[in-house]
Amino acid sequence: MNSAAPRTGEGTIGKALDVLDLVAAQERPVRFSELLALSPHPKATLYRLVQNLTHLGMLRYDVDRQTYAPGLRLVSLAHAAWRQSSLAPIARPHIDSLSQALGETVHLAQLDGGQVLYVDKRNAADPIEMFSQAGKVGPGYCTGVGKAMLAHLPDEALDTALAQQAWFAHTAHTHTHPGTLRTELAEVRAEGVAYDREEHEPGIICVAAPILSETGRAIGALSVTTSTSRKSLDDLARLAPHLKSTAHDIAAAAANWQFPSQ
Amino acid sequence: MNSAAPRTGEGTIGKALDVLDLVAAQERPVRFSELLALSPHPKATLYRLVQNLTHLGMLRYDVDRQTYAPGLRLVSLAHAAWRQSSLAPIARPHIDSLSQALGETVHLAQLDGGQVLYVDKRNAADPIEMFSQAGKVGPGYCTGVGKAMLAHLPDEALDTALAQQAWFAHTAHTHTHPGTLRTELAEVRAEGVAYDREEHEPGIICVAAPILSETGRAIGALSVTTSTSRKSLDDLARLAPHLKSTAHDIAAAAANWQFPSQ
DNA sequence: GTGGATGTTCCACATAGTGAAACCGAATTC
DNA sequence: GAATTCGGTTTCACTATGTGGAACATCCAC
Repeated sequence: MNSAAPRTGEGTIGKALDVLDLVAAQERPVRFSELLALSPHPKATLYRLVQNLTHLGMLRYDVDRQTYAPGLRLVSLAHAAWRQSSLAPIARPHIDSLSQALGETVHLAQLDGGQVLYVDKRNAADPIEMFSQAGKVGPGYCTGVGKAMLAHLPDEALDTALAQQAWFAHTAHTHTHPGTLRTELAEVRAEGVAYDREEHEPGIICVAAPILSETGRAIGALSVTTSTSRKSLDDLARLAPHLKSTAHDIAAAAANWQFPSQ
Repeated sequence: MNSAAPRTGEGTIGKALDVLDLVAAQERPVRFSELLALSPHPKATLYRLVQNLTHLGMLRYDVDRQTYAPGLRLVSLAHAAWRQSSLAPIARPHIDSLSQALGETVHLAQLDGGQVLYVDKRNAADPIEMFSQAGKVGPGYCTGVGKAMLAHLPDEALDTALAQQAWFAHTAHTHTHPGTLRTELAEVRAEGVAYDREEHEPGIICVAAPILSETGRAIGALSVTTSTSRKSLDDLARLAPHLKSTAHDIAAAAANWQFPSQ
């Protein structure tokens, strides 16, 4: 059960983007027939779609291997997107000093279609490799940053966001139902920080604070991530104030240099 | 004189991408009317296009300011593209140690539609920067990496690539004609490295070496960039062997873990 | 050879996108 | 406070564009 296409819209453009997503989702170059199997479109349609995308530089075709991979044109487009639509450029100095001060990995994320999109990451001195990198997406319902942002969503938006979650039990601690998550979100809202208690990856915990706009909307979140072998949840709780104040600083910086409401 | 749309293809998808490019090209959120002025499409058409893209998450609409900016969905797509289609993941350790050894800034670039696309950068001072610089595009005809790659292009591909250049005289040293560049490219091919002799920015010079596949095709290039105030061209020439050997190492690494021909 | 995979092309059909023009509403001007 | 302008949005007849079933072409493997 792949997480149903939530954004799949009508129109040719939507179909084209679905194909792009599909290619990107496989973590390696794919053959036409693989795509065909995964795609709802008939052969000829998919063929033209893929061919168009290739000519447009959005896909790269390897003649020898007969495989398709996401094209580099995307990278240059994303550059613009990252600079304009992400908090990263504004937040960078702040997360830099935060990670410096704490000696732990700091993530900056934003909500995109109910999913968490990591837009920047500052690695601690010794890089423990884990699931995350700028551009990577993660689930909203079982990550610290995800919950921090969901907690500050207007009711209606929260409903749609929750409907977009996979509710897959990554670990024994994962919320698998909107109900239980909702009650935690109330807590998060009250406390101002969210915790990931090994809900996504075993052994990985984090504290996250939302970055709130003047109107109280979450425009992003940042988190300090660590492993249970290094720190306990109580340790993280002690970092919360520091985290909150950094989040506040970023919010202020974002407000100054004009920023979107959603 | 914006550098004419070289890749502008037919089809609805092409149009949609043109719009994306347009939005990305402005370095700030744009209003509908601005786009309208820049776009060849009639009002209604552009409107639907923009609206579709917004619903698909490729553009972000700011209700208050009534402006459009590239959407974050691009960032996640690009992440996949960067990991699969760029040399960056493979080359990172090599450019790391190169920049470490030389204490200078190292760039990794690939050719995309005649333009140079920087896919990674290792700054002497600061550590990891993802899209901050990666994703940026530059001209092919007046950068070190550009010339290094152009020099190893098959004839036909070179012709089309040269046709896509702007030939704008950024400085007094810039090639403004295919002819003079072609003779330099022969030199570059013979020597194995290309120099940027303040052709793009005054005071900025670099040495670049192509990363060649087994078939002799340039799959990328890397460069050491510095300023005339820090180093001379002769200094850079002394770094060339080191640069070449790193380029060779990367090529080998790329060949091992299978890689595209073009 | 025959069978069964691939990837590519054809073509009648209608869906999906087009764009001139009308419409709306807010900010300006008279 | 009616009239004008200027953004942005909607309508609708038209047809260009994309659709997809099916036939075709290759390339193996047996």
